Amino acid sequence: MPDIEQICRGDVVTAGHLRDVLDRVGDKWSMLVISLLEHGPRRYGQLATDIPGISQRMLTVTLQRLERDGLVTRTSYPEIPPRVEYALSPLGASLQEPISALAQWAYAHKDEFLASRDRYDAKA
Amino acid sequence: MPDIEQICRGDVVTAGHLRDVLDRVGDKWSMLVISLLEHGPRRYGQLATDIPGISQRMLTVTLQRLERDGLVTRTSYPEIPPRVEYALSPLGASLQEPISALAQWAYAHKDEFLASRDRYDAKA
DNA sequence: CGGAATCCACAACGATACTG
DNA sequence: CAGTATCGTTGTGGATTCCG
Repeated sequence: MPDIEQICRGDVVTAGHLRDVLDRVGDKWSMLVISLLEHGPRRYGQLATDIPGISQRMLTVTLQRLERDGLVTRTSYPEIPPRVEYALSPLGASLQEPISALAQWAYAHKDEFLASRDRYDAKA
Repeated sequence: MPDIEQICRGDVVTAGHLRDVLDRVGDKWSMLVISLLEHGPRRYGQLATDIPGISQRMLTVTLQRLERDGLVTRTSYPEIPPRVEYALSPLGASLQEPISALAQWAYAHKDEFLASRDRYDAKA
Protein backbone atom coordinates (compact mmCIF):
# COMPACT_ATOMS: atom_id res chain seq x y z
CA MET A 1 0.00 0.00 0.00
CA PRO A 2 1.83 3.09 -1.21
CA ASP A 3 1.99 6.39 0.57
CA ILE A 4 2.77 9.81 -0.81
CA GLU A 5 6.46 9.34 -0.18
CA GLN A 6 6.57 6.24 -2.31
CA ILE A 7 4.50 7.83 -5.02
CA CYS A 8 6.66 10.91 -5.26
CA ARG A 9 10.06 9.25 -5.15
CA GLY A 10 12.62 8.12 -7.64
CA ASP A 11 12.10 8.20 -11.35
CA VAL A 12 8.37 8.56 -11.14
CA VAL A 13 8.31 11.91 -9.45
CA THR A 14 7.14 14.18 -12.19
CA ALA A 15 5.08 11.51 -13.86
CA GLY A 16 3.69 10.24 -10.56
CA HIS A 17 0.26 8.77 -10.25
CA LEU A 18 -0.88 11.94 -8.55
CA ARG A 19 0.02 13.80 -11.71
CA ASP A 20 -1.90 11.27 -13.80
CA VAL A 21 -5.16 11.70 -11.97
CA LEU A 22 -4.79 15.47 -11.84
CA ASP A 23 -4.18 15.63 -15.56
CA ARG A 24 -7.46 13.80 -16.12
CA VAL A 25 -9.85 15.31 -13.63
CA GLY A 26 -7.98 18.43 -12.57
CA ASP A 27 -9.45 20.50 -15.36
CA LYS A 28 -12.20 23.01 -14.98
CA TRP A 29 -15.28 20.80 -15.24
CA SER A 30 -14.49 17.09 -14.83
CA MET A 31 -14.95 16.82 -11.09
CA LEU A 32 -18.12 18.85 -11.28
CA VAL A 33 -19.57 16.49 -13.88
CA ILE A 34 -18.61 13.47 -11.79
CA SER A 35 -20.26 15.02 -8.77
CA LEU A 36 -23.50 15.55 -10.65
CA LEU A 37 -23.53 12.05 -12.13
CA GLU A 38 -23.20 10.65 -8.65
CA HIS A 39 -26.96 10.91 -8.27
CA GLY A 40 -27.65 8.77 -11.31
CA PRO A 41 -27.62 8.98 -15.12
CA ARG A 42 -28.12 12.36 -16.72
CA ARG A 43 -28.83 13.49 -20.25
CA TYR A 44 -26.63 15.87 -22.13
CA GLY A 45 -29.09 18.74 -21.89
CA GLN A 46 -29.66 18.13 -18.21
CA LEU A 47 -25.97 18.49 -17.50
CA ALA A 48 -25.83 21.61 -19.63
CA THR A 49 -28.47 23.30 -17.51
CA ASP A 50 -27.27 21.86 -14.19
CA ILE A 51 -23.80 23.30 -14.70
CA PRO A 52 -24.28 27.02 -15.22
CA GLY A 53 -21.50 28.63 -17.18
CA ILE A 54 -20.31 25.60 -19.09
CA SER A 55 -20.28 25.88 -22.86
CA GLN A 56 -21.56 23.17 -25.17
CA ARG A 57 -18.07 22.58 -26.38
CA MET A 58 -16.57 22.12 -22.94
CA LEU A 59 -19.38 19.83 -21.84
CA THR A 60 -18.82 17.71 -24.91
CA VAL A 61 -15.06 17.46 -24.62
CA THR A 62 -15.24 16.90 -20.87
CA LEU A 63 -17.67 14.02 -21.32
CA GLN A 64 -15.55 12.57 -24.11
CA ARG A 65 -12.43 12.65 -22.00
CA LEU A 66 -14.21 11.06 -19.07
CA GLU A 67 -15.58 8.35 -21.34
CA ARG A 68 -12.17 7.78 -22.87
CA ASP A 69 -10.66 7.17 -19.45
CA GLY A 70 -13.49 4.85 -18.46
CA LEU A 71 -14.95 7.09 -15.78
CA VAL A 72 -18.35 7.60 -17.42
CA THR A 73 -20.41 5.54 -19.82
CA ARG A 74 -22.28 6.97 -22.78
CA THR A 75 -25.53 5.36 -23.90
CA SER A 76 -27.16 6.56 -27.09
CA TYR A 77 -30.80 5.70 -27.79
CA PRO A 78 -31.59 5.71 -31.52
CA GLU A 79 -34.79 7.69 -31.24
CA ILE A 80 -36.12 10.89 -32.73
CA PRO A 81 -35.30 13.23 -31.16
CA PRO A 82 -32.06 11.58 -30.09
CA ARG A 83 -31.45 10.81 -26.45
CA VAL A 84 -28.06 10.25 -24.87
CA GLU A 85 -27.49 9.33 -21.28
CA TYR A 86 -24.29 9.61 -19.32
CA ALA A 87 -23.63 7.64 -16.16
CA LEU A 88 -20.76 6.94 -13.82
CA SER A 89 -18.90 3.73 -14.42
CA PRO A 90 -17.83 1.70 -11.37
CA LEU A 91 -14.41 3.28 -11.79
CA GLY A 92 -15.89 6.74 -11.87
CA ALA A 93 -18.05 6.00 -8.87
CA SER A 94 -15.00 4.94 -6.91
CA LEU A 95 -13.33 8.23 -7.72
CA GLN A 96 -16.20 10.13 -6.21
CA GLU A 97 -14.97 9.25 -2.73
CA PRO A 98 -11.59 11.01 -2.85
CA ILE A 99 -13.23 13.88 -4.68
CA SER A 100 -15.72 14.21 -1.88
CA ALA A 101 -12.89 14.26 0.63
CA LEU A 102 -11.34 17.15 -1.22
CA ALA A 103 -14.63 19.02 -1.42
CA GLN A 104 -15.28 18.58 2.27
CA TRP A 105 -11.82 19.86 3.09
CA ALA A 106 -12.52 22.91 0.95
CA TYR A 107 -15.79 23.52 2.72
CA ALA A 108 -14.28 23.11 6.15
CA HIS A 109 -11.37 25.48 5.55
CA LYS A 110 -12.73 28.07 3.16
CA ASP A 111 -12.58 30.82 5.77
CA GLU A 112 -8.92 30.26 6.63
CA PHE A 113 -8.22 30.31 2.94
CA LEU A 114 -9.75 33.68 2.33
CA ALA A 115 -8.37 35.19 5.51
CA SER A 116 -4.83 34.24 4.64
CA ARG A 117 -5.21 35.62 1.17
CA ASP A 118 -6.55 38.93 2.41
CA ARG A 119 -3.66 39.26 4.83
CA TYR A 120 -1.16 38.54 2.10
CA ASP A 121 -2.69 40.97 -0.37
CA ALA A 122 -3.00 43.69 2.23
CA LYS A 123 0.75 43.75 2.72
CA ALA A 124 1.51 43.88 -0.99
CA MET B 1 -21.76 18.09 7.46
CA PRO B 2 -22.09 18.87 3.75
CA ASP B 3 -21.98 16.26 1.05
CA ILE B 4 -21.25 16.67 -2.61
CA GLU B 5 -24.87 17.27 -3.37
CA GLN B 6 -25.01 20.20 -1.05
CA ILE B 7 -21.74 21.58 -2.30
CA CYS B 8 -22.71 21.44 -5.95
CA ARG B 9 -26.24 22.72 -5.72
CA GLY B 10 -27.96 26.01 -6.17
CA ASP B 11 -26.15 29.24 -6.79
CA VAL B 12 -22.80 27.93 -5.71
CA VAL B 13 -22.38 25.36 -8.42
CA THR B 14 -19.78 26.95 -10.61
CA ALA B 15 -18.09 28.72 -7.76
CA GLY B 16 -18.39 25.70 -5.48
CA HIS B 17 -15.84 24.95 -2.85
CA LEU B 18 -14.59 22.10 -4.96
CA ARG B 19 -13.73 24.64 -7.63
CA ASP B 20 -11.95 26.81 -5.11
CA VAL B 21 -9.58 24.14 -3.96
CA LEU B 22 -8.92 22.94 -7.48
CA ASP B 23 -8.11 26.44 -8.62
CA ARG B 24 -5.44 26.65 -5.92
CA VAL B 25 -3.80 23.25 -5.91
CA GLY B 26 -5.00 21.79 -9.20
CA ASP B 27 -2.11 23.28 -11.12
CA LYS B 28 0.90 21.40 -12.31
CA TRP B 29 3.13 21.53 -9.24
CA SER B 30 1.26 22.56 -6.08
CA MET B 31 0.24 19.11 -4.88
CA LEU B 32 3.71 17.79 -5.60
CA VAL B 33 5.28 20.53 -3.48
CA ILE B 34 2.84 19.85 -0.65
CA SER B 35 3.66 16.17 -0.82
CA LEU B 36 7.37 16.85 -0.50
CA LEU B 37 6.95 19.32 2.35
CA GLU B 38 5.02 16.67 4.23
CA HIS B 39 8.30 15.24 5.47
CA GLY B 40 9.43 18.50 7.00
CA PRO B 41 10.81 21.91 5.99
CA ARG B 42 12.78 22.17 2.81
CA ARG B 43 14.98 24.84 1.30
CA TYR B 44 14.36 26.37 -2.09
CA GLY B 45 17.26 24.59 -3.70
CA GLN B 46 16.28 21.27 -2.18
CA LEU B 47 12.84 21.51 -3.70
CA ALA B 48 14.34 22.47 -7.04
CA THR B 49 16.40 19.29 -7.15
CA ASP B 50 13.75 17.07 -5.58
CA ILE B 51 11.24 18.01 -8.27
CA PRO B 52 12.90 17.16 -11.56
CA GLY B 53 11.55 19.14 -14.45
CA ILE B 54 10.34 22.16 -12.55
CA SER B 55 11.75 25.50 -13.62
CA GLN B 56 12.97 28.13 -11.20
CA ARG B 57 10.13 30.34 -12.23
CA MET B 58 7.43 27.76 -11.62
CA LEU B 59 8.89 26.76 -8.28
CA THR B 60 8.90 30.40 -7.22
CA VAL B 61 5.36 31.20 -8.31
CA THR B 62 4.03 27.92 -6.92
CA LEU B 63 5.56 28.61 -3.52
CA GLN B 64 4.29 32.19 -3.56
CA ARG B 65 0.75 31.06 -4.30
CA LEU B 66 0.87 28.42 -1.59
CA GLU B 67 2.16 30.98 0.87
CA ARG B 68 -0.49 33.46 -0.17
CA ASP B 69 -3.23 30.95 0.55
CA GLY B 70 -1.73 30.03 3.88
CA LEU B 71 -0.77 26.49 2.96
CA VAL B 72 2.97 27.04 3.23
CA THR B 73 5.10 29.23 5.46
CA ARG B 74 8.25 30.94 4.25
CA THR B 75 11.11 31.63 6.66
CA SER B 76 14.03 33.70 5.47
CA TYR B 77 17.29 33.70 7.41
CA PRO B 78 19.35 36.86 6.87
CA GLU B 79 22.63 35.09 6.29
CA ILE B 80 25.22 35.04 3.57
CA PRO B 81 24.61 33.07 1.52
CA PRO B 82 20.87 33.49 2.03
CA ARG B 83 18.81 30.61 3.34
CA VAL B 84 15.06 30.26 2.96
CA GLU B 85 13.00 27.46 4.36
CA TYR B 86 9.53 26.44 3.34
CA ALA B 87 7.27 24.37 5.53
CA LEU B 88 3.68 23.22 5.59
CA SER B 89 1.37 25.28 7.72
CA PRO B 90 -1.24 23.44 9.82
CA LEU B 91 -3.71 24.23 7.06
CA GLY B 92 -1.41 22.80 4.42
CA ALA B 93 -0.76 19.74 6.52
CA SER B 94 -4.47 19.10 6.82
CA LEU B 95 -4.79 19.24 3.05
CA GLN B 96 -2.25 16.49 2.68
CA GLU B 97 -4.83 13.92 3.78
CA PRO B 98 -7.35 14.39 0.94
CA ILE B 99 -4.44 14.69 -1.48
CA SER B 100 -3.12 11.38 -0.28
CA ALA B 101 -6.53 9.84 -0.80
CA LEU B 102 -6.48 11.01 -4.39
CA ALA B 103 -2.96 9.73 -4.94
CA GLN B 104 -3.83 6.33 -3.54
CA TRP B 105 -6.87 6.12 -5.77
CA ALA B 106 -4.66 6.91 -8.74
CA TYR B 107 -2.20 4.22 -7.77
CA ALA B 108 -4.89 1.62 -7.21
CA HIS B 109 -6.67 2.21 -10.51
CA LYS B 110 -3.91 3.20 -12.89
CA ASP B 111 -4.23 -0.02 -14.87
CA GLU B 112 -7.96 0.38 -15.51
CA PHE B 113 -7.26 3.91 -16.56
CA LEU B 114 -4.74 2.99 -19.20
CA ALA B 115 -6.69 -0.03 -20.39
CA SER B 116 -9.81 2.01 -21.00
CA ARG B 117 -7.83 4.62 -22.83
CA ASP B 118 -6.18 2.07 -25.08
CA ARG B 119 -9.54 0.53 -25.94
CA TYR B 120 -10.98 3.92 -26.77
CA ASP B 121 -8.07 4.99 -28.92
CA ALA B 122 -7.97 1.66 -30.75
CA LYS B 123 -11.47 2.21 -32.06
CA ALA B 124 -10.74 5.74 -33.23
C1' DC C 1 -31.60 17.06 -29.06
C1' DG C 2 -26.89 16.28 -29.08
C1' DG C 3 -23.44 17.17 -30.85
C1' DA C 4 -19.03 18.61 -34.48
C1' DA C 5 -16.06 22.21 -36.57
C1' DT C 6 -13.79 26.40 -36.55
C1' DC C 7 -11.72 30.42 -34.75
C1' DC C 8 -9.89 33.09 -31.12
C1' DA C 9 -8.44 34.96 -26.39
C1' DC C 10 -6.04 34.28 -22.49
C1' DA C 11 -3.51 32.15 -18.96
C1' DA C 12 -0.27 28.67 -17.73
C1' DC C 13 4.00 27.06 -18.49
C1' DG C 14 9.07 26.78 -19.94
C1' DA C 15 13.72 28.69 -21.19
C1' DT C 16 16.89 32.03 -20.63
C1' DA C 17 19.33 35.77 -18.66
C1' DC C 18 20.19 38.64 -14.90
C1' DT C 19 20.54 40.13 -9.60
C1' DG C 20 20.94 41.09 -4.20
C1' DC D 1 21.50 30.71 -2.81
C1' DA D 2 17.27 32.31 -3.92
C1' DG D 3 15.13 34.50 -6.47
C1' DT D 4 13.29 38.43 -10.55
C1' DA D 5 12.45 39.90 -15.45
C1' DT D 6 11.36 38.99 -20.02
C1' DC D 7 10.01 36.49 -23.79
C1' DG D 8 8.03 32.73 -26.58
C1' DT D 9 5.24 28.63 -26.70
C1' DT D 10 1.50 25.71 -25.68
C1' DG D 11 -2.91 24.31 -23.99
C1' DT D 12 -7.32 25.25 -22.25
C1' DG D 13 -11.52 27.22 -22.53
C1' DG D 14 -15.25 30.31 -24.75
C1' DA D 15 -18.20 32.00 -28.77
C1' DT D 16 -20.19 30.96 -32.80
C1' DT D 17 -21.92 28.35 -36.56
C1' DC D 18 -23.48 24.23 -38.73
C1' DC D 19 -25.26 19.22 -38.96
C1' DG D 20 -27.91 14.37 -38.46
